[in-house]
Amino acid sequence: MKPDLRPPSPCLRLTSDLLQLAEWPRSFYRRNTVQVARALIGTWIAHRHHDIWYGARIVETEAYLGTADPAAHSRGGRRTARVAPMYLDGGHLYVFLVYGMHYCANVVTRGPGIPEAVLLRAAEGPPGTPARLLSGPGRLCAHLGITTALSGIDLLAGEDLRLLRDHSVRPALASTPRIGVDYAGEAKHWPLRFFDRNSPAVSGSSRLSSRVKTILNPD
DNA sequence: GACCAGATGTACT
DNA sequence: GTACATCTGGTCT
Repeated sequence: MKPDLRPPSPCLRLTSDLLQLAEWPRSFYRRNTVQVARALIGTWIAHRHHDIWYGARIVETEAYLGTADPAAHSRGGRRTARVAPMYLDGGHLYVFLVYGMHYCANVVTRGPGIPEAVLLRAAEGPPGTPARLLSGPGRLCAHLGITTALSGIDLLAGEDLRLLRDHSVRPALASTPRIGVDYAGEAKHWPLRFFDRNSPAVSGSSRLSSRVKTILNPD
């Protein structure tokens, strides 16, 4: 049974100037998943609720590389009702419930039948938003009002969820292994987590840890 | 920083 | 039926 949509936090209401930003085209999402995960840092995620737009700037992502990635829900070609949205065309949304309590939002990449995706781990709200409000995938969904009711929607179909490109800020891109995938054997070491080193919203203290590799030439 | 409880859908036997 | 999960918040050291 699908849960109801939940209202976003009022402090995430977007100003009209941000809503002028252009959406990413389909071709953006169909690219290599690592490229998309990196390029989504700095992108705004916008959610319309009762005709009002709320949103935040993405500052942390993780790439999940499909059937050959032991950390991905689609590992080994798994194709259950829950993960079905991962098999859609790039530019769709995949949302799942984890630990019985928390929702996690992913952006589907590549083409139809190739189940890869980018997990949205953290974001920064508009100016004045508490720094840690969206720090973590569960918090991000909770405060943006994202539930599995939105799993499978097309971000480019003019629906209530959109991703808006913003070139006004240049992120200080860095990478580490992914969080919470200790079960994934060798893949738990793959450096597929990306974040803006300058953002206070990035989860934990890992932002400054020695495991962090700064990416000098983003994209 | 480490450890732990919490709540329940999902995958698999 | 049963074990586990792309997490979070609280407590203790």
